[in-house]
Amino acid sequence: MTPRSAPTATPKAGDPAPRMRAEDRRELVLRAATRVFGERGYHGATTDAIAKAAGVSQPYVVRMFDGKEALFLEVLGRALERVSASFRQAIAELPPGASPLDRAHCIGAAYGELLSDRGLLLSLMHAFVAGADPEIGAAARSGFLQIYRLLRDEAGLSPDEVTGFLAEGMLLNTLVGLRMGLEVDDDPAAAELVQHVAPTKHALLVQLAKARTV
Amino acid sequence: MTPRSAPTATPKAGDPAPRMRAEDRRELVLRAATRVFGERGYHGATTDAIAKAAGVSQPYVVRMFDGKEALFLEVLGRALERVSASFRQAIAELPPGASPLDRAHCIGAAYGELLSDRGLLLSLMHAFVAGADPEIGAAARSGFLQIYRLLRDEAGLSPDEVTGFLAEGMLLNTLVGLRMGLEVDDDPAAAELVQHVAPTKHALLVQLAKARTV
DNA sequence: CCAGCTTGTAATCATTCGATTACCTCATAG
DNA sequence: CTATGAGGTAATCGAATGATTACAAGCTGG
Repeated sequence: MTPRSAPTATPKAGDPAPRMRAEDRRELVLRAATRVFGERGYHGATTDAIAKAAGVSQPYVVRMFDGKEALFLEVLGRALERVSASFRQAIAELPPGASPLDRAHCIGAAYGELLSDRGLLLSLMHAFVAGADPEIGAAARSGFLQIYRLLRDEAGLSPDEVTGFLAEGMLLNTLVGLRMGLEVDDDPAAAELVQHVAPTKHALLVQLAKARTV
Repeated sequence: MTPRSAPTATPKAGDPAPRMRAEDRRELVLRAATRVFGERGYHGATTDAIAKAAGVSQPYVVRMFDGKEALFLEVLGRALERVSASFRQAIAELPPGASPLDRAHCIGAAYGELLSDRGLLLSLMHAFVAGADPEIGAAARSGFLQIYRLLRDEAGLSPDEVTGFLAEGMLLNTLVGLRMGLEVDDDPAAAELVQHVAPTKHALLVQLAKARTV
């Protein structure tokens, strides 16, 4: 019955407090929020669930980010930032004479890596269907267009190539959101679908689908 | 200035009651629910908003469908049904010797028509990112796979053709969800994007984006 | 040591929302 | 007429949730 310790991992409930610099704590909460928003969407996620996932109290989450909406906007901004950075890095590492198709393929690989950051792409998807919300919708549109321009101008893809790329990405995101990986063992059509959308990411999609967030 | 009638449209508030057969009322509520769920998602939509949109009282909505979740599942089922029916009709009307690309194009046109049913495709999208929910997720996965099989088996498309078709559809849905039509007047990139994703639906996307639900 | 800022929590509040209950009011059959 | 059942609402409830307030416990420089 050792009532002490367990300081590193899964944060204990109610207990006093592990101390930390505000900036680090902020990062921790943002990561937790990304996961929870990704799982349940903006309205479905509660500040309490986020707080529990981050191992802090609910009021702290609310005060630290000045409310739930501001927190979501911060999560959205971070997610867009990470996608942009990932694309830019892939572009910088492209071989000099790569064809548009090669370029799209390499950037797509970079996008695939983002899948492992649970919640990131799903938080984006939730923002993308929230266009009716004044604040979130505006931020989401702006972010989406920023990605579009990046692909067109910095990656040098034609508008048709960009839309083709984005379309594939949206389908991939949808499969993740659906947890389609849960069906691949039972339904041959699901296995075939996943195989054709993400040939190299089959296992990851299954793993993500089966993961539980807190 | 005929002050009478207008029985079909905007229902009055609080007032006694327009009478109707339960089955018709059910249809009315389902349509309203489709719009509201499409606008705000499952968690964001309230039974009260749906009731107001349908011109009935909130308890009636809840009792008629045995709760909000059952109502959403019904909306989801109807939406999938309509998509399937629309695709099947397009397939039936195909010229005999149509190439896979032609077939996909015709079915895509049918899909485009569904855009005018405000909320239908958006309710689907919201279901597609709700895979973490036990009930909704299962229904959404099943529905998505049903569409996949329809396109593969009844439309005779190859798995790659199907995924290409679905990818385009998901991007189109995302643009609708984003209300990207709001930006086409201010941002050339938005105009270009919409133009390349839905050349023939440009005006409709703008109109949908500016529409207000209730 | 202790003043003061930072990091955090417990307690609690006001709203909102889905659900329940009890009731009202038309239609129509006998 | 009136009994009966279907269509529909007003009133209200309990739980959940985002926010606020007040307070506790560490660090750190003088």
